[in-house]
Amino acid sequence: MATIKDVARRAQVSTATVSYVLNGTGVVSEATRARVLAAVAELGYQPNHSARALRTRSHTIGVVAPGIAGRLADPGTAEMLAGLSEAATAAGYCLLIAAPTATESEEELALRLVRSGRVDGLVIVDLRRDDERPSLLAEAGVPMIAIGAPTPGIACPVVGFDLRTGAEQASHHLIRLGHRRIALINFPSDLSISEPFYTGYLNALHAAGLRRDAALVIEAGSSETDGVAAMQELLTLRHPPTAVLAASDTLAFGAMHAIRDASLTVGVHISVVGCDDLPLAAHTYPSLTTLRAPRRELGTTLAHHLIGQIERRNAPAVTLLPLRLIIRHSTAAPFRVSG
Amino acid sequence: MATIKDVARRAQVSTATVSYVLNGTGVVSEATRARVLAAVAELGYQPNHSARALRTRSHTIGVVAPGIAGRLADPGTAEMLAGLSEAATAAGYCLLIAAPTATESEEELALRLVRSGRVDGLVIVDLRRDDERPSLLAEAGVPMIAIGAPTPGIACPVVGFDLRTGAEQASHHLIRLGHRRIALINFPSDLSISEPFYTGYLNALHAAGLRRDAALVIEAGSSETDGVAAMQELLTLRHPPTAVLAASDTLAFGAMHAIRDASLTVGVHISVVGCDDLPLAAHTYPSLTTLRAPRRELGTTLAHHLIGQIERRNAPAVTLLPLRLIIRHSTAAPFRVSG
DNA sequence: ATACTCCACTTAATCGTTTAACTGCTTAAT
DNA sequence: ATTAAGCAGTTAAACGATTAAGTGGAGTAT
Repeated sequence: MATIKDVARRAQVSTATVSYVLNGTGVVSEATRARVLAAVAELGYQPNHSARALRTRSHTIGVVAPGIAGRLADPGTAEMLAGLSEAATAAGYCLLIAAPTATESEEELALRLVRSGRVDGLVIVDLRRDDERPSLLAEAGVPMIAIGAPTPGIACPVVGFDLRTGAEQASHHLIRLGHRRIALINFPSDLSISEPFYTGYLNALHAAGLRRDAALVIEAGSSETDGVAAMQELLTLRHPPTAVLAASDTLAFGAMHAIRDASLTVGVHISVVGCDDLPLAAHTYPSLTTLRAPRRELGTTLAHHLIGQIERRNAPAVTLLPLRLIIRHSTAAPFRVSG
Repeated sequence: MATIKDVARRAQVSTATVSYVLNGTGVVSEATRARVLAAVAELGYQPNHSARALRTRSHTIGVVAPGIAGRLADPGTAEMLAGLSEAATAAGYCLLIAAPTATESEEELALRLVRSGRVDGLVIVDLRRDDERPSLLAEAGVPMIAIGAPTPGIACPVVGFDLRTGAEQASHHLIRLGHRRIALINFPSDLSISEPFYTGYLNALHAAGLRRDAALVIEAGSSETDGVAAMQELLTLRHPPTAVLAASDTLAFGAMHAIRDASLTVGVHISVVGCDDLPLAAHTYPSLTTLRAPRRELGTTLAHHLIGQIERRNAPAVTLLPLRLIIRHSTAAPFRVSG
């Protein structure tokens, strides 16, 4: 592989001049610049990344997700990664994906990436309510940005969706259809995003003068199976809900499944609303009313904010991207046995 | 950040000794080793990755997918990446994800990553029938491995699924149910994987003494919309098929959608088989009979083969992972109008 | 004529590792 | 007694860039 020395020799200049030409730093005459660029082209020269990184920055963004093995497989995460990768590459950065293993926890891994200078910044996936990652990484002085909701006590720039407004909108949609007993299948409360979603749901109930029923609020996991279990629990109630708001499409799919298994019909006996708008939401039967989350935009926003922090050391504010309610066939007016 | 010099000073040895201890190369007394390790722990020292990579290897695997932005969002790809990332990390490697941009094609990007020493090896996603990437990269002398099917004329180690046997099995399942007019919605023929899938389908027809009908074989894209279009085309035939084999679950979902839109019932009027077994295949209505592809295992196999190539310079053979037919409710005996 | 400023470069130090080659010292073999 | 081998280190030269400081010559102001 050609090095900067080979280029310098061929262009009859010093390596410094080559570097100045390539980086646009320093003053170089037009003739010399042309000779250098010709030599670069002829040799197919590419600056060695390690050597450059040793003097400057790694130009790499790290992504370490909690059990990324699982999260990576999540279609939402994938879409976000696509946006992140796209925006990062456009800005001259690469994405480094590392998975925690049996011998190295997520936190250790993140710290190792930072300490070894492998990454210039980190994306914290799924910020938790009392997450130790931001403070751990802050000690190392590395730029970072979290995905989730702003959380009291955690000083870390955050990008996420406006779940509060979204949940409010979705709940309002159900209320307007005539529902009075609306259940919430939420993420576990240790995730930062569970709180705003709950708040939005409550706000809508209050605005409509409805009383909150604790039995109708379920804290679930994030898999489809968790959605099934949550819905089954709701169906055993003496007064089951006539509508369900789920914090993700995946949970909603689980709920739909459980409803069908109980010989009830989604969109007739029980309305269901999800959140994400996964490609499949439009193609389940019935199709799912859901809050569309701009996951790709989430990725690009993360990249821009993080790179801004790395290069200009400016701390970005909290950014919440808006959700949009997509009304399909899983929601309808409540079912009445007679009349 | 602590460097090897800081550690050496604290342990009262030379930097060489520190390096020998940390890498397990060279002979060091037990006492000295202990002092060095203590110093490492006290300083929280992590070797600088760029400096190390400058002398040795980058310990990084690159993934550049064709329009990875799109592919990354594919649930199958995501699952594969999870496996890849897991196995790579366990072997001390990281995953670098880069996306081609408007100004830099996939091939240019891959070559840049290699020439700049940023990656030790590359995963070629979705090998095409006359793919130029392997020969381009072979010139650069970089280890690589492709995802897809072995293809004549392309000298590149490959890991993929045994689509021929899989398609054969799936077709056989439909034939055994009594179907005689079985359609194939295949990937575009420029993908390496389309050929074995087609071959498997043909083999099964031949084995059952059925004649192949060219009108029943459709070359589609890979999105759900492509599946819809393909199925609509099949439904306009004078003798539409009674069963459809799709090369992916996503195509199958599209086909199911088109069938429903034509007021027919999947699993009654027309049987559908997919390939992948995405999480949602079990939860569509009706649930989808499909070939389960071990995508996570695909990722780990890729990692092992590629790292073997990087570290031991041994060229792995072609590896095909077996598919397993999961029978659900989208397939049944052909519908008979009378009797 | 002298001093100063530009210009367009070059020189050489530096980043933090790895590793071949060397250095004393002790012990074993001839 | 001499040579050889082994041990446990150290020294210093890479690896391939970046960049502060230096250089020599032309042009300009005093």
